[in-house]
Amino acid sequence: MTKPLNDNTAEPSKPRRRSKTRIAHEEKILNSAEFIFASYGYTGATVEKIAKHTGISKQNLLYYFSSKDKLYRAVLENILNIWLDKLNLLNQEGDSPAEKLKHYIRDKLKISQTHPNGSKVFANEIINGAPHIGDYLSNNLNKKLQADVDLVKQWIADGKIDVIDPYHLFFMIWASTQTYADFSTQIQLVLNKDKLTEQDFDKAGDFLCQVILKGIGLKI
Amino acid sequence: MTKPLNDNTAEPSKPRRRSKTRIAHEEKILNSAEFIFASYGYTGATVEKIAKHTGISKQNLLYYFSSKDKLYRAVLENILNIWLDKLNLLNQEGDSPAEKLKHYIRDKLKISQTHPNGSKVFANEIINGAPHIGDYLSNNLNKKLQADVDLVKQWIADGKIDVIDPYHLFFMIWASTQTYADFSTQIQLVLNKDKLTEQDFDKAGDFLCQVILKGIGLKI
DNA sequence: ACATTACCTGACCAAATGGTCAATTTCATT
DNA sequence: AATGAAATTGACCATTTGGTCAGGTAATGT
Repeated sequence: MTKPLNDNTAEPSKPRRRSKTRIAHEEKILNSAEFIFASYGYTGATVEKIAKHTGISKQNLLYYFSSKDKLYRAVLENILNIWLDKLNLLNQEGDSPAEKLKHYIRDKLKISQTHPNGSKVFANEIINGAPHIGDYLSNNLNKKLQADVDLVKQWIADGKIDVIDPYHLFFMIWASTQTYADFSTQIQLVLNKDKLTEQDFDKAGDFLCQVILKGIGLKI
Repeated sequence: MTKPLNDNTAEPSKPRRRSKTRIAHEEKILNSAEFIFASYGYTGATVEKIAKHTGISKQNLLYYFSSKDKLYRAVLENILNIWLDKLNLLNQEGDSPAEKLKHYIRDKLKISQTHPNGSKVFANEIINGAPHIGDYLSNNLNKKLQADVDLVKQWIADGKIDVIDPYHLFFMIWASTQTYADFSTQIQLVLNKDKLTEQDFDKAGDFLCQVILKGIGLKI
């Protein structure tokens, strides 16, 4: 886990202990918020919409999250932690570069599959210039990524893969895995489907592993 | 050119001929709008902000584009036409699959470089479920893409490239080229740069061509 | 049973925002 | 110079929206 994006701790007016109802409600609110923020963007999403989707009143929502901004940050924090926790290529199962990369790609793809809305919120935030989480990202992304880049450089030095730019490799993997969440509308339109199925994601995973691994000079 | 997204023609109250000032102002407004929409999303962008960025008053802007929605559609139409016009793999220069693909990839990347804001607006729109241009996209995307998909299938049948899913190949190319526009914030952060340079894009192009071509079984 | 705390709602407000409209100024054409 | 159209602006408005607050209800621990 990475360090928190906002300090929920220092909430003077909030109850001391997190009760059962509070935990349950916060969970439901966060899910709704993820969906609404993903569908309308930060400004387009209204507290009212999120509350309605959760099944509670606006004021009640504001009782749990004292402002739209705080709620938004909480949503972002959720997805960012998931995203950054899976950032480690190093810690992936397997010994060979091929195995590690395959796991990495499939892990990233899995996030697109299981957290499409969170991914969209994150994408929106980045596209808009990361106005809310710029600092947080600066502090955490590079640090974690460096180890992975070094690993890839080592693979290159050892002649295990072709000479390529590690950074662009990661950009490519991130983009081509996240696209199945962020651009699902477009993909569904092309594939003529209402929803991407388990098989679609498997197929995408197979494709990406095949092409990327072979593309950087690995046997499969 | 693809058919228009909205009919600017049927504007009863608008002047008959497009005067010099009108053309110039519309151009400047569209540019500003692209930037503001890219930075704030549809709802977050305000007519006031766009007007200020253009250097005119809000009411004056509304004289040229009678509503925020119309302006937004005009921006989208611009970028979509650019995007869809470059969609043809078939019409790319060169005879060999390798040559055609290389041009295709570099063309797409060029759009990211020259129209980053348009790309971002488009991305935002798709991420949010394409609420404004869903129909337009349904009508134009698949039709144009089909020819490209058929071509790739032919390459596979002829044994020129590996057996892969053509659709996922395009998803990958689109994602990994557009990411240099849409996620430029993140990329700049990782590369520790204020702005992506010509060299960065060249490097990205080289990388993508190398990995994708080799990845689908083409010699380079 | 009682008090304290958590939870929830109705009424309300100030600011922001998309858009209108009448009036005025600028411009091009004759 | 006159004239009609184009361009621009000031004043204004209705709606939306994030957020407040006082007061009421349900839980919970003692």
